[in-house]
Amino acid sequence: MAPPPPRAVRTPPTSSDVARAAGVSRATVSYVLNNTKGGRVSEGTRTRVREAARQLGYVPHASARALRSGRSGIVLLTAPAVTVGQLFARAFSELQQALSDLGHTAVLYGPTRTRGAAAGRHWAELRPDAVLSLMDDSLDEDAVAVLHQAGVGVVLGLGPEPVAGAHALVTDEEQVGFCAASHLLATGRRNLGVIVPADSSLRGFAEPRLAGAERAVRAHGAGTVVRQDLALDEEAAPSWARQCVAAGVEGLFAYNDEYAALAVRALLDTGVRVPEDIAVVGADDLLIGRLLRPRLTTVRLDYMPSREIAELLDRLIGAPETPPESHDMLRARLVVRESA
Amino acid sequence: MAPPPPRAVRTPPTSSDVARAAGVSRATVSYVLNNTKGGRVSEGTRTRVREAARQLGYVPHASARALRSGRSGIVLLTAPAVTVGQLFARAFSELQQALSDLGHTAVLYGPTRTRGAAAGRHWAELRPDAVLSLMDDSLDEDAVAVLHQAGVGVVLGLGPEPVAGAHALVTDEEQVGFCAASHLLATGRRNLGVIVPADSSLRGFAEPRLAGAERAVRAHGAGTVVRQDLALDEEAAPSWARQCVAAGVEGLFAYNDEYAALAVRALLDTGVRVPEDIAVVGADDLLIGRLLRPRLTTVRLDYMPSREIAELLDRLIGAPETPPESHDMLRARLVVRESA
DNA sequence: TTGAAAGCGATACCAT
DNA sequence: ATGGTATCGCTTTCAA
Repeated sequence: MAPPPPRAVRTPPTSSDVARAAGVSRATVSYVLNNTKGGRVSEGTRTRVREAARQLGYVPHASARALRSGRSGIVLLTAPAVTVGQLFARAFSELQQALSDLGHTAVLYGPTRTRGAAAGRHWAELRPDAVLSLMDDSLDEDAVAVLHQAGVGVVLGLGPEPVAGAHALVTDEEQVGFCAASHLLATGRRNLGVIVPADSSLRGFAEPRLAGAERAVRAHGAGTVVRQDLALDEEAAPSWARQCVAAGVEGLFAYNDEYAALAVRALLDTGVRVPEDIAVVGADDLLIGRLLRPRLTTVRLDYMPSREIAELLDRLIGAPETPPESHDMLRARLVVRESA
Repeated sequence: MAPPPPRAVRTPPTSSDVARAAGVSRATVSYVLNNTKGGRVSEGTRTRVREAARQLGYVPHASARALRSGRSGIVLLTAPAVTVGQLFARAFSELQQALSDLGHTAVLYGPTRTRGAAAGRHWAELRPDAVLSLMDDSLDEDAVAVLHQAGVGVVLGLGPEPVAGAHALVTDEEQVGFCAASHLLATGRRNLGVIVPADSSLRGFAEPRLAGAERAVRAHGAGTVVRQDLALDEEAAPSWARQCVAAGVEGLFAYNDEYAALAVRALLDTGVRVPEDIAVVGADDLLIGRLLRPRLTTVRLDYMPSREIAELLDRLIGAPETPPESHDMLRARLVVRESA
């Protein structure tokens, strides 16, 4: 039986220790362990070094490496509290994988209490090779400036609006509202309600979706849009539903399928028929939409695959001087089911 | 109008630059910027230094600091692909906040392709002050050994089982199944079905919940448990429902509310009455459970608050020699609604 | 094929 | 009240 593993060790082995154990210099250790091109080191030495490293349980010190080489190898992801969840979850681990396949270390830095320049300062301390902000409105022009000033070469903002000075992956949420409202209008609904989540951290998504619905009405030349604030909360729903009926709403676009589910539930409980009296469209094609009756008509979003995002980052890290560019990263598509 | 922010700068300002600009030494800069106790520096100098730092857009270099001081200030969170989502989401950002309030930098390192010692090596490269693995079975005894060997003083595993050598926050999921099944048995159901998600990454949660149900049956002295594998997928549900009826199931524990929702839906569509013919209990008290009709009876979990976890980590970081201890971190509570 | 040595940026002890 | 300086662990010329 092996002895119990040591508790934390006072002085972890360094490359010098490995060098000593293998009877070579630190330089050689570095060459071997990093597989430096050129095959400058003999096969025998290589094995001796590797064996010594294994024996000692040597793990290179990322900070030291970063300090010396000038590259941390880190891609910093930032996200606001709200984002973490649902679609984001999957996207994050895919991204992580994809970046790791390209030799980068993805690290998620959650919501900071600070924003703008102050947040930028926090991020910059790690000297990442790139910063990718995911729907994080903490990233503004000042933050970008701070990052650049601190030598961070690549800043990519993924969100509804490009940020000055940074590359952008634009999520044009406005399409979603446009798509949903167009469908409602096309099926004869005029008086439209649009649910806007009370949760203010969702505003960045909600406002554009609302704006898209308004654009659809303008484009259609007839109809109205009434904004309806609603909390994702069973208590708030019944009174909302009554008010909705009173307002004479004929078609409802509910921000996403979760809000749509809550809304439909409340509407049904009030005696309204869906879709006969009020047609409802959700968004994001969540599972819940297929479980409810009537099944939710929804707007599905196709995102740019994580691998492509990772490749874009990789390319930019390789050419940090590239002037900021914008790419569209999503496309909305209506999925008609039963609720509208 | 200000000039456009510079694109990435070749040589970011260092503390030497600040020192030069302020006409002091690097040592003084360090004292001022870190608010080193003792008030050893005059007020005038302090302001000059701070002003210079601001002007230059100076941001300290975390790697350099870590290298010199021996503390990275980083608490590394690790999580498997699946975890990221739902409850975890909130927990993560709360933890991040709580740790940040205590002066640590929380960083999430997503799922690695590797596990065990290899994963440990990856984590150890950053020389975090602590590693907190969240439901991540990549953390095993070997990984802990690697981390210790590399000088990482604190390793805390949050999950169903303690890991040898590491501190543990035990999530006893077994309680959930026990609690659910006990309720079903108490209401006269004998022939119990337990849904186990087909998604293998959920196994770590699912198996204990199943085991808990089995224990309840043994404790009750009567009844049977039939394991039912089900994918979270509308297609798979109908045939499952028929088979469930054929098996004569009277009470169903459905892993969580999402699976319960899917199951109830399929059962109702098959003509089964819930709860009259089959009683259903979910878990996790998700929103969807309150939206469905009948409303789902569920098992709610109370987790240890993020702040307490953060405080525990903080304490351990301050006293890395503390021998590994285990804490229970959740308590299950039945919430009776309409489905059982 | 290998080694010596110069830093990367910041901290903290020891002088002054 | 401030400055000089050794040092953290590693990479990378330049010599040998």
